[in-house]
Amino acid sequence: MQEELARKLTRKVDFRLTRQREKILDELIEQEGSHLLAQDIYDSLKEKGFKVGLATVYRTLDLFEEEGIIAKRKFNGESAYYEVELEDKDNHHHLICKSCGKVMEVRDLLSENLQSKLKEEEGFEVEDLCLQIYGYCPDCKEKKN
Amino acid sequence: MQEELARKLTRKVDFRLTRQREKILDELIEQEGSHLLAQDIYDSLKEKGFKVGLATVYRTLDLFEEEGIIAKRKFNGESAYYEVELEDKDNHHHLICKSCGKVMEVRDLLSENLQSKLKEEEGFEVEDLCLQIYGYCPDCKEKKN
DNA sequence: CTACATGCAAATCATTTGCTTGGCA
DNA sequence: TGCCAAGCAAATGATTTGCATGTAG
Repeated sequence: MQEELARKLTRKVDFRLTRQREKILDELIEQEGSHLLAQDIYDSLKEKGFKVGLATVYRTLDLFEEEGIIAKRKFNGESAYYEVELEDKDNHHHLICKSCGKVMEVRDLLSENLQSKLKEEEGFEVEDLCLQIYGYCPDCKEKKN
Repeated sequence: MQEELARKLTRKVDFRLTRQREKILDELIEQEGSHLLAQDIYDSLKEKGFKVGLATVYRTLDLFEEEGIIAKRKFNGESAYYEVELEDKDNHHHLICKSCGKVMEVRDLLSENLQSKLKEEEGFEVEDLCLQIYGYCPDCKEKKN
């Protein structure tokens, strides 16, 4: 389990580092770069022989999100995907394939001064942003033709 | 009810223009600029003395979305918001206040060649995109200080 | 010890679906 | 008159919550 994240995790007062929280974090780090459902983490841990309650997974992920350790994203459907959010938070975006559901990542689509521009022009203070682009990935585009 | 939209609506073969569809469309047009829940439309129509099934509202909104007449957006929570999508589809974005939930609209935050850039560099064919920016609106920012 | 965390099962809540009946074209 | 659409109620499925018990600090 990564040191820095562990520190972040224990930073908060009355925040206890339990076995399940540790395991869930490990899982998130191990699968860095993927977009995981709460259910995926639950399944993955069960497979490794570590049984957690699904409710605990949800509670823990919410906690991590509040702490800014991970990001919660909703793409097409109902369910939420979680991913570790190491840095470069605001300039990392998602290309979502409408055919196969694959999620690709891209960076630096937004101008760097977006934040200050919105502050000046709209008086809006940006905290977080989320650019999702729907369309067809190379594989599926091919199949369409 | 607007002519152009009516034409779009009836364009599709075997697409029937029923009283409820008409009413729902009227409602969407009347409240252009707002972001409506299915429930809002249901309530609003009921208030006007026109009773529809909520399921019908959902079915109709989905249909309108498929036809490209309206856009379906999910902001923070669970529920989906719908809005008429007259033009300028891809360069119209949302500033969502994390405190009061208000949604402001802004335009032209993205470079015009985004689409061709993604096609060239990633092989990804863009169909639709959605930029959501979370933070604090002028009113709430003030209150914070 | 004591407050916070977990597990389980039951509750929620938006949205969807099955099925019967209604009404456009 | 044939077929799609509407209405209602029941089903779904992700997420949340209540409560009794476990456990980190």
